[in-house]
Amino acid sequence: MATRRRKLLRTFYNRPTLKIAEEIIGKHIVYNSPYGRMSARIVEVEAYIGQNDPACHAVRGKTGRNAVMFGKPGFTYIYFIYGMYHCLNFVTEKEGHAAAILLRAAEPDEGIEIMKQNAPHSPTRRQLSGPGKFCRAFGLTRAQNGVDLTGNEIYLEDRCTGDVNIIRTPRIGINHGTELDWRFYDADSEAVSTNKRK
DNA sequence: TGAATGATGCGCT
DNA sequence: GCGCATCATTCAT
Repeated sequence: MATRRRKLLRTFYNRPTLKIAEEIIGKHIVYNSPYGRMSARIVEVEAYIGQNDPACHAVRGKTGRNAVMFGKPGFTYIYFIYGMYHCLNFVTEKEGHAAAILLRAAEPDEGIEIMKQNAPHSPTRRQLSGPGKFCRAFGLTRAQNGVDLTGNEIYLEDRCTGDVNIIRTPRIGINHGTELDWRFYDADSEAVSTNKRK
């Protein structure tokens, strides 16, 4: 059957972050890169929400790095970390409310050859199984920070692929806010970042 | 199979 | 200067 594809609009991002985080699992991310089109099915995300979240970059107010999080929803927030990796976020909530969703893992779909060129030594199945690995394989850097997700370069698509078995756990790699179950992932996916399944 | 660690640059105190 | 929303490699059990 023909797959119905619907690009997600500003109204999708202009809502409570936790609701979006839950719904975004199973959606597809599309990147029309200079080297060709890539896409992947999102299987793992984390929510970072505003001034009350001790793990959110915006907790100490607006800075040059996190400014885009304070702006309108539906834009990319990409930051550089640990001297060699980038992480991709989607800005959520209304303008002035700093919040975002971190994309942690996805399943490769279109453009797998491009991903392999960007990161030759990972098996395809786990090519995007971590936030740093995702950005490396997609070739995303701070050059793509602040891109409008309602444009044609980077956007999300709803392909109506059916129900997803979603699990909630604490977020990974942080020292504060670990009591919050703000990590969401697809229990049936082989591509989640930590491969503890049992 | 899991814990420890080095690589590496930048933003913020 | 220090710590960081990471990853791959090395070492221990």
